[in-house]
Amino acid sequence: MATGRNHRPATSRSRGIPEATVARLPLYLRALTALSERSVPTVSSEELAAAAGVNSAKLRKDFSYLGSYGTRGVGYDVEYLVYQISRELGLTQDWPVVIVGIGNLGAALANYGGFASRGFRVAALIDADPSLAGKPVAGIAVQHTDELETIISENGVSIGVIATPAGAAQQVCDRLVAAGITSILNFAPTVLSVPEGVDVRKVDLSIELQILAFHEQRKAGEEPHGEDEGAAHPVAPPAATVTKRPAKRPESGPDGDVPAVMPA
Amino acid sequence: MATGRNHRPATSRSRGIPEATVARLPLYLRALTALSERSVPTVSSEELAAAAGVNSAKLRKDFSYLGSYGTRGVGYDVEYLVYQISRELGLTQDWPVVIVGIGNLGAALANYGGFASRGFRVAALIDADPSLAGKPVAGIAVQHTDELETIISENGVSIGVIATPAGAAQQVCDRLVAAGITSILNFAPTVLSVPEGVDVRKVDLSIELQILAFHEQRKAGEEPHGEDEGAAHPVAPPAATVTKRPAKRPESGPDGDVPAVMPA
DNA sequence: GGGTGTGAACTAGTTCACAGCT
DNA sequence: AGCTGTGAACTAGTTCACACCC
Repeated sequence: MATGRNHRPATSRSRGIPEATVARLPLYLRALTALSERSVPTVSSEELAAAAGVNSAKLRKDFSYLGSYGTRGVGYDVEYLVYQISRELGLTQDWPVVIVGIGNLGAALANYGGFASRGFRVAALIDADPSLAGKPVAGIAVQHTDELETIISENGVSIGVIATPAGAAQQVCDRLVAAGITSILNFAPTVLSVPEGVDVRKVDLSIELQILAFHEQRKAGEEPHGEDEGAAHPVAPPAATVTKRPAKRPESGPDGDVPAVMPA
Repeated sequence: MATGRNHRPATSRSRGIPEATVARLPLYLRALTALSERSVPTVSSEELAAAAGVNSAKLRKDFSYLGSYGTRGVGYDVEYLVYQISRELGLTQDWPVVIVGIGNLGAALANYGGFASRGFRVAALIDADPSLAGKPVAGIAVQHTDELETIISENGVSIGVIATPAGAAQQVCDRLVAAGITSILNFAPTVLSVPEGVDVRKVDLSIELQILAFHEQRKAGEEPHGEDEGAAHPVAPPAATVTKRPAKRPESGPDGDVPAVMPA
């Protein structure tokens, strides 16, 4: 998951959309866009909620923070809502974006269609490898890191995407920030430190997988799906690793100490 | 952002780690692994929290759900904590994973180092394009979708990654589930519907960018950074789109109705 | 009838602050 | 003295349930 920072740091102001709601607006927008393409004129909260994968009470509450855009007894006007949510998210304007680090992931991002269709325009691709410079990726010539500051100021870019290896990320981040970037989407597996006023959101591919593994682990033993072969060989604890652990929790077994698997 | 589903649907059970805590464990693990590589023997909650980008009270509370693994007056033993968190996340076992959809993103995922180092093994790459079949990506030959069921059952795979276009995702999902997969990481921009007992987490690249745009939008006007040229041309509302909007909120202006930009 | 909008009740998550161990 | 572990206080987010309007 990604995390925002720095927003109304605990003030109890009235007008200001909850962060959780903001995070769902793109979801609603996607569902609404699909309906719009099928020329559906109106939706009920129930239908739209199903399409967006949330429950309807939450959806109605979310929309209530934006204003009263529905019609009682009828539902929501699809086109109107698309426009209102787009405006709220700031997608009625054009956002130039730079992607730094054109490896596999950077290239995938450059090719990703979901950006352009939502007002994000890839203004430049930047990489430190001189042999990449000039090579086109997704129809855009890659530029060298030396140009970073120029590119950003000349194009008025305020959003940067970091897809470099972890080791380079903080340095790239510092340069982006110094050049005037105020929002960063970070794919590198590092915690970036940024000055006040700069937003960072992170996407870590392996974190999501680890969360799945956590839940997957507790399923073992409950519903042995198909052949449970291969699904659960608890590997012996890495003996080399556990060398110096302090003698804690003396009342528990020496190794197992399985944390209450909650047997249904 | 990604969302889990289906976990202890509101029961007030005592032992069971909060979802928010689970989502942070991989973060702690990453920070701890870095310390471990530098042979740091112990950390305080303060230091580790800084490295993971959270505050120390939260970290201590999180760890308290796992057990009492620290030493008062001293801190936490790095190696021991690495082991405990790994075990809790289920990373002491090996998780075979299949990736379906070997486009740019699928290829990037196949090449991503962060999986292998955490117990995830890419067991197979699967794509519907017959011309890809046999081609190696990240050292693994791509296999055709026809083989999907066989691959999964023969390798005892329980985690699947979907990186197909949106249109194909639900169909792929259904086949994965039918074949015995119980955890899915979905990169396709669609809401997947799955039966009870199957976990889905989603990563939508454009959602994160939209959330950044939302916050970026409210910065405009406060701190006009550098030349604010290009950063804020509010585009005229798409007139064609707004045709049939019901006459709502009669007391507000016809078009603007800017939602309280909160001028500091 | 049907479906929105929203206070009120509840649940989850965070932060505080300090007792208690080393 | 220093730092963990954790109740208690607080804040954010979700769900309920129903008044209200079309």
